[in-house]
Amino acid sequence: MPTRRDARSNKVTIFDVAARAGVSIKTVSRVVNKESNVRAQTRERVLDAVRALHYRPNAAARALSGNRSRVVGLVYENAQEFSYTQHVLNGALGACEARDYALLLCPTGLPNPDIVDRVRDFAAEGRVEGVVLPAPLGDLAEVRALLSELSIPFAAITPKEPSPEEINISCRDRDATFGLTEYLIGQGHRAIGFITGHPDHAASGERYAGYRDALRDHGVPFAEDLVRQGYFDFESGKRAAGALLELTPAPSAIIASNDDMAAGVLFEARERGTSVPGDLSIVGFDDTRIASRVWPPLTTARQPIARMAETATRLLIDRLDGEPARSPEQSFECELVIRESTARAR
Amino acid sequence: MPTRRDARSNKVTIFDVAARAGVSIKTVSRVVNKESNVRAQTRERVLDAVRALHYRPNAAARALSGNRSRVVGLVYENAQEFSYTQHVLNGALGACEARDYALLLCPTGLPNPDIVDRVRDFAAEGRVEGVVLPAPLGDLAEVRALLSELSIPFAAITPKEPSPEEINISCRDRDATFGLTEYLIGQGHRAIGFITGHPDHAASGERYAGYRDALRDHGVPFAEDLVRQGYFDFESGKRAAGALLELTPAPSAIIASNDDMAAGVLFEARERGTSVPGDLSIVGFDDTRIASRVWPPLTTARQPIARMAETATRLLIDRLDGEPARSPEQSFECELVIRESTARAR
DNA sequence: TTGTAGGCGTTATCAT
DNA sequence: ATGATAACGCCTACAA
Repeated sequence: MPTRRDARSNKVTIFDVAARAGVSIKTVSRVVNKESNVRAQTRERVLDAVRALHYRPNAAARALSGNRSRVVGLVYENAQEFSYTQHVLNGALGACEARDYALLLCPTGLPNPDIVDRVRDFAAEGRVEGVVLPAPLGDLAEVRALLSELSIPFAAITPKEPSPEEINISCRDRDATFGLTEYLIGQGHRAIGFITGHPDHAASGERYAGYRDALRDHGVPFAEDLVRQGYFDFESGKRAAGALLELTPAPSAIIASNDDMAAGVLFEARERGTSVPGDLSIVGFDDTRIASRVWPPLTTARQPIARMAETATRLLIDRLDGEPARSPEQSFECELVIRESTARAR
Repeated sequence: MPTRRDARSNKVTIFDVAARAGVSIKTVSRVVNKESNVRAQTRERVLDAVRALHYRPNAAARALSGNRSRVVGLVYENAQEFSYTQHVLNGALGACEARDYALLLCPTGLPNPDIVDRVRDFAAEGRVEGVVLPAPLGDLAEVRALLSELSIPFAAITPKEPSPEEINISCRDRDATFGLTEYLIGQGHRAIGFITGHPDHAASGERYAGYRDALRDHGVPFAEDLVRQGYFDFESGKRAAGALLELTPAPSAIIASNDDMAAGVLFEARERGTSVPGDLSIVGFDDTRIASRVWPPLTTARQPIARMAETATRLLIDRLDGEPARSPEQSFECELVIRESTARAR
């Protein structure tokens, strides 16, 4: 196997196709790019040649010449847990595939003082035409400012109102935790613990607010002790649960701001011999894979992460392709999923 | 004298740098690419200009001209479970980052009659210089043949001997299941169920072979009934466990060929009220995240997936960069991880 | 409807 | 050690 690709070996260029089809390279270009003004018969001949030669336009040449790389970047936080990112990735890839774009990854650690430099390095090489910023990257004003300065369009996924200027996709986090909390209250729970998400995520505040709203609306007294800081990872959920279960009296239910933490709560309960849902009801958020694989499976709010990422990416590509800005659904509902980790308080 | 160009765009090119430094573009190129034969003083002047102008070489132009895109592709099976791929992704990204390469993704469904076309579409655009093929893609002879035909170097991750020609990374699957089985036998188990992996994965056969080896070496009779087909996903593990637990007598232990399936076994046991590890010991493979998050956490064999992917990618990049082929560790050990899902037979 | 000429920004070749 | 110039493969403009 050659170490480097030989420029002349088996690379089929537009000239080869043109020669075989007996037309000029421009005509081939027209056909390949689905432009009009090509006679059907000519088009067929060109397409035959394309197929026969397995011709694929060279991406670098296209990018250089047309200033269009057909690549979008996904800058994401490479966190402990991959559950959220997994769905984002699939959604973004789905949109890219549908529009014949490629996806380039830029994992970042957070918090990171060099985040702006990192994104600049990623974006300024001209490889990517646009960037998708899932939570919490879309929350970083400096990153948004940088991309604006570089004139690189982006689509963020975070709780925020979309504007005509900026593409933003969100879901109703607040309504969802409101619903979850209300459900628990309806089940007779009064001492409901809450584990917050990472403070750098805008969604964390929203979810907490929904919990507070529900308590207030239903006249359930709020107790500061029942709220613990988490960071969206299993371990932090487990730790927070440990602290909550030390309280006297202990809460009869705990809401974790995502499923990974809820799994940690469940694990902690198991270690302590606390029965779930007998002595403790547990609620998660997201309905990622782990929610239905632990025992008992978790009651949670299903956030359509992949669809959100798919939409964000699609809107971004619309903009890159200069298509008229449609205004589709940009704020998604979450669906309550009741499973066996919750039961009536006793 | 450097040629002057139209400066209408805000993009900084090599000409701008050359003009500012008072040298030719070739000298700028030399400095930027760290070539030798540039006087230290000249180099400094150029670097000053680069910094002053925030010059970034255009990736498309580089790729077109030098035939070097500094991008590797990751073609992977977008399976139900993402546990394996997650680690592959992180490993590959780690290697890319270290060598200043970018990573482009190509998710594929499998089995897929169009897999060759898909890979061709991905590889023939010239975006990627090389390709990483984690299991089971590296098992597909047609894909390997295609890449050879296109003169695109690749690195596979699958049980197979590496050759000087082809880069291949593997781990000792067979030894690992041998060890797991032996451990269970040592714990007094005799009726040990086995759930195979997806038949299209070469690793599945290896793991099964290790199980058979251990039974044979320890004089434990083999029973066909105790072997069930799985597909590496949670559901198939759950189904297989359902069948195994219907047997009379039921096995006292079950080895699943990966953790996702083992989690399915555990779930099925819970649904049936079978106590784990009291009535049933469960063993997984991989030590992915789920193994330590279910209750009880799973005994398993830790496969260093990320390190394997990192190594594969690094060797690939070595080849792309024309570096001498080192022969590092290409077959990795798996480590037995004993957790609470297994206990002495009673 | 089809073709020709001239870049795009970089690296490679071959001078000096 | 440095520079002029020709690719690289495609797209945009403009011709025919």
